[in-house]
Amino acid sequence: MGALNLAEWQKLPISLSELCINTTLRCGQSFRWRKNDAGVWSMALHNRILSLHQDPQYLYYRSIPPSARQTPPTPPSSHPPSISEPTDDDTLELLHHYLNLAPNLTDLYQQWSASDANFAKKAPKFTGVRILKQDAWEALVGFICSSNNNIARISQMVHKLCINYGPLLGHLDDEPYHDFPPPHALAQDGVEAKLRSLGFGYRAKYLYRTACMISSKPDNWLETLRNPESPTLGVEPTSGSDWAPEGRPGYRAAHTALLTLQGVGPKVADCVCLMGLGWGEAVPVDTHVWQIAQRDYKFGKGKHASLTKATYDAVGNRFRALWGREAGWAHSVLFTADLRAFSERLVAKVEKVEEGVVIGVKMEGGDEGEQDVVKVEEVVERGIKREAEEEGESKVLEVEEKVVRKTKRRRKA
DNA sequence: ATGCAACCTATCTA
DNA sequence: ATAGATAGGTTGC
Repeated sequence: MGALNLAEWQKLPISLSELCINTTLRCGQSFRWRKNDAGVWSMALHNRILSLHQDPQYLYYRSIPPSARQTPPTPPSSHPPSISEPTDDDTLELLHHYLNLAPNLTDLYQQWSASDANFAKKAPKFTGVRILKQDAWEALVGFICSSNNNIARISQMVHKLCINYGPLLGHLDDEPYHDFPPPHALAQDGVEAKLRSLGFGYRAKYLYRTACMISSKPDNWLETLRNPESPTLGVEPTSGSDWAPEGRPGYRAAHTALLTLQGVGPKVADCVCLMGLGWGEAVPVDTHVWQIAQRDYKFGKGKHASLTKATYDAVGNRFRALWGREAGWAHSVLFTADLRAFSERLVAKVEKVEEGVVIGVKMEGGDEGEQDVVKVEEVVERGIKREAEEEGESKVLEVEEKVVRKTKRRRKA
C-alpha cells in the first residue's frame, strides 16, 4: 500500500464526500476499472490508459498517452504544431468530464436527506457516490450484459469484449489494456457464436443484434438522445415548469428509443439514460431497487404488488417526486448501500472486546428491533467472507466472528 | 394489459 | 456434498 511514488502524479484536491472512487468505481456503474495491490485504479479510456489513486485530500491521476506507445496511430505531423502531444491539462479535462465533477454532491446529499428520512439514514455510510459520464455505447453494451447477472461476471464479460474486439492501447503492470470496441466491431458475422463460446450465454444474440442496429443508424444516433444541458447542476429547484415526476420529455424520448434495441428493457434503458446519456432523473428499477421500494417505500401491495411495467413506472415516478431532478443519483446511493460487496459497512461496530466477550455493540445503518438484529447478523457473516477474500485483516475478522456468535443467540428469541 | 416460462453461467445458500 | 436460488432482466407467448 505504501510503495507508491505519488510525487510523479498530478493531483486534484477533492474531498471523499464529493467523490469516493473506491465506492463509485465498483458499485456497478462501470465494469472496466481494475485496482492493483497498491490501490491504483486503472482503465483504458479515450485512447489512453488512465490511472487513479485517492486519499482524503487529493485525487491523484496520470495517463499513459498514445505517444508513450511503440506505434502511434497517427503521425505527429497531423497534429497542430502547438499541441503535438496530449498534456496533463487534457487529462484533467477528461477526468472532470468522465467523473462528472460539476455537480456539488454534498449539497445534493443534503437535499435528498432533507426530503427523505430513509435516505438520511442510509447515506452517511455511502458518501461520495457520483454518477459517471460514461460513453453511451459502452454503457449500453455493459448493461445489456447485466441482465440476470452479477457485477463480477459482467466485468469479466466486458473485459473479454475489449480483449477480443477492442484496439490494444498498451500495457500496465504487464497487463494489456484495450479500448472499448466500436459498434461495427461487434456487428460482424460470427460475433454471436464467438461471444457464446466466450461465455456470454443468451446475451450474445442481444449484443450482436443491437450492434447491427446501431451500426445501421447514423453514427451519432445515440448522441442525439443525450441530455443537451452540458453539465447538470443539481442545486436549482427541481419544481420548474419543465419538471414532472415522469421526467423531462427528452428523457422519455431517449428511454422509448432505447427500448427498440434487442436486449434492452426498461431497466437497461434507464441505466443507459442515467450513466451514458446524462439524464439525472432516470431511475433504473432492478431487483435491488424493487426490494428497497417494498421494504422502505411501501410498494409491493395492492395495485403495485408485482413489478409490472406499470409498477416500474410508478416506482420511478415516486422516487423522482421524492428526490427531484437528480433522482437517479440518489437512487444509486441506496442501490450501492444494498450491494453485497459493500455489506461490511453495515456491520455492527464493536466498541470493546475483553477476553472474547463482546462488551458493547453499536448498530449502524439499520432500524432497532428484533427483525433487524437478525438482518445485521446475516450481513456480518457475509461481510466476513468478503473481507477474508479481499483484505485479510485477521484481527478484525476474529472480532467480528464473535459478534456473529453473540447475535446469533438472539435469533427469533 | 398482466402473467409466465425460458434463457447462459458462476457463485452463494441451505 | 449437491440441488436450488440468485445475480443490477428481457423476450415472446
